[in-house]
Amino acid sequence: MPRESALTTPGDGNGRGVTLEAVAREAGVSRATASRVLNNSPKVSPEVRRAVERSIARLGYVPNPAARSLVTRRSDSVGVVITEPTSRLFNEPFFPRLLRGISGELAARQLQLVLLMPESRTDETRLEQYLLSGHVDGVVLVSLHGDDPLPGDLMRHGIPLVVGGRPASGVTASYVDVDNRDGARAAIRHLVSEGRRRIATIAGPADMAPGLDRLTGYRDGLDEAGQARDASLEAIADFTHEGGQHAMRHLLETRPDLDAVFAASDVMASAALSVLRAAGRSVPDDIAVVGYDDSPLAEASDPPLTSVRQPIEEMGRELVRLLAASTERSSQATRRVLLSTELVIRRSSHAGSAVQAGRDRG
Amino acid sequence: MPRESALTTPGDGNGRGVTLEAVAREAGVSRATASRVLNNSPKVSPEVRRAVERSIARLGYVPNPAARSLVTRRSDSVGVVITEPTSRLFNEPFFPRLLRGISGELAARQLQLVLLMPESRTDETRLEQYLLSGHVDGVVLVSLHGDDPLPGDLMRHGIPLVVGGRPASGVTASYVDVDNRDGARAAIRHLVSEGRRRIATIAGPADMAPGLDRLTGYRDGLDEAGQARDASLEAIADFTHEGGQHAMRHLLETRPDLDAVFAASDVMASAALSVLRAAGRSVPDDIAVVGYDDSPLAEASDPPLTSVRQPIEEMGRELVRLLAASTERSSQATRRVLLSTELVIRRSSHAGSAVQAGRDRG
DNA sequence: GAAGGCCGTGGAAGCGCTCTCTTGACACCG
DNA sequence: CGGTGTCAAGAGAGCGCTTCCACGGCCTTC
Repeated sequence: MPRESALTTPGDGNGRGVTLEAVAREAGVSRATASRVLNNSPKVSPEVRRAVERSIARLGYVPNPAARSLVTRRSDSVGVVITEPTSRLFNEPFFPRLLRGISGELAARQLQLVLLMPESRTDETRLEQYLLSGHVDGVVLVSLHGDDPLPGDLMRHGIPLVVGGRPASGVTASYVDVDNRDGARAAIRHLVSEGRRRIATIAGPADMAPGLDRLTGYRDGLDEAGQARDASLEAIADFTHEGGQHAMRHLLETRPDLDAVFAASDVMASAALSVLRAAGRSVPDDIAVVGYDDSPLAEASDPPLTSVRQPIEEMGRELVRLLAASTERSSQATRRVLLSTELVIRRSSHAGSAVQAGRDRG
Repeated sequence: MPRESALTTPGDGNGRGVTLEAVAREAGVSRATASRVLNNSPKVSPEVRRAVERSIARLGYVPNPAARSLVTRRSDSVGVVITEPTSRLFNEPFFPRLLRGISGELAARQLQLVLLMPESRTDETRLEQYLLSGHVDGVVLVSLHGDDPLPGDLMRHGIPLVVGGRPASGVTASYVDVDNRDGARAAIRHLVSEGRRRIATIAGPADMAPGLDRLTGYRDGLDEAGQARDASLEAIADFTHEGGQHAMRHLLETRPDLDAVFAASDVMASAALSVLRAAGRSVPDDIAVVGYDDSPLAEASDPPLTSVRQPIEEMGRELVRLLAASTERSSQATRRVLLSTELVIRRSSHAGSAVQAGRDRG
């Protein structure tokens, strides 16, 4: 058992090319034992373990992941597939926050994040090949569009899978979603409590789950308060700035008497704000406005927007937890997790006061 | 050479567990030959190649990446390290756009993207271990903070490396950056051509490269136009909304005569907008405002902000190209790429007209 | 005091692939 | 007609690791 070899650079030696064999030799044990230390098997005596650990440090040994993966049949990494259309990707901090959540939880489990953003059909074919080839131990799918064959194919091949955002009906995978319906309901409840009586909504398109759910929540809220619903108070837009402006103008024409607007996104709420200002309506005195997402826009708007904040990071973390659960104990049970939202009240809905946001971003 | 085996599910057979050995047997050739087909070596006769390809399809064979990687000593994946502080991550679509650019270019090269977002010191230690262990063939580092030891360590170990955003002096790695200085200069040139004569700036902190470069560009622009610089026209903020508001109020107090403001970010420009409105100054009639980043905020502001648009996707693509170049021909030469910006003119700086953005996002 | 059990360790197989080296078939040349 | 070059194909080693199995030493137990 050599104490200090002049031939081996201590500490930060390059490590590349140093094999477990070399470590074992240095420590005067067999490769099997060295491997046991690496995988901290309980059946290694303390002295031997220490010796091996010293050799590892001395030689700067780093295990070869390919060799390990070849025999264990695990890759210790998970694929995160983002098929989100560009618009949503770029207009809110949804994407970075989600990735941060996922990344943090994966890191805690010593798993790696392989990011996959297919942009074309060709990409999607390759993607499937990739996921099926054992490159990853599991897959996180973010908001797939309805007819995507991917989840089905993955499940058929027995690859653990979780979906972020409620998947199209027919997909039986586990998923995590934000409680859009309840978020919208809370927004309406707030407007009602502020004394608003003719609450309109700028909704998202009905073929997108969040659009639909938030509209449903809006109606729930009115029912709850005993306010009559009215189709003339509902305008459908497409989550864009222009769509929001158009919808707001339309609402002002058909229902000039409205005293509040709940928009299904901050982008649309902010668009509504500019239309209202141009029309000479004051916010929040004449009309209260509430957005959704609590994006940077909400804070930057004038007046700052009351908005529904979603626990996006938490969604990422929960996705990983769910995936890990289905990997570890190969429980086939599909699970659904619904995360609750939080209403952040700002000036756009709260007459005559300078409300602080109550929480800072980050 | 069996034509059709009843034992093997054709087409979508699970593929897991099917080895190259099995393919070779099915095709009646040796494993070596099958491998040659896989790596399309030229020294395989057309008939044999076809036979092997048929067997691959029939068995649904997918190569085992670990086995391949073990012998080739390549991983065919690159690590993308994001150490960006949360603020910038979340306030602009910088991050998704960059990743999309990187992802697209990697896909074209059949490389995988391993995303690494260390959040703590511990994470960073593990990160380094990971990168040095041969998990990745190269590394893209996004905007590292000055004293990060990572680039040095990576270079010392001979791991190909490129940096996004100008790195701290001392780091000799190749990098891609956006021409912040020129972008700011173009903004000033525009304001001058609009007839503005007392142009102020809300600059970023001097210890951040973009902050510094944009301030320098602002000064360049004034020099170019023969307008005198004046320290009382320069306010330093921290890229936040609050910072922007504060700076704008300060400028209004000390230089009530200013007729234009160039802010180093849309967030700060938007904040300036709300302060100006509260002060009863009209934009753009009294005061023109220009932002930076062309974020969604620019379009949503009222009036919409003229802003400097950066080619973020292109930056991502260029990073990958640079990395690939340094991997393929192991050229040690460090290279610097500076990408040029584009000024998107909107109403906030263009008196008496309803300018269209000229380009849509996405 | 011999038989059995336990526990730490080593030997060795083998994961699925690539690639060097060798072989065999065939054509061409002197 | 033997020698040589060319080219497709096969044999086999080996990448670095995990893990099954066997083994030897020591402590119990009757």
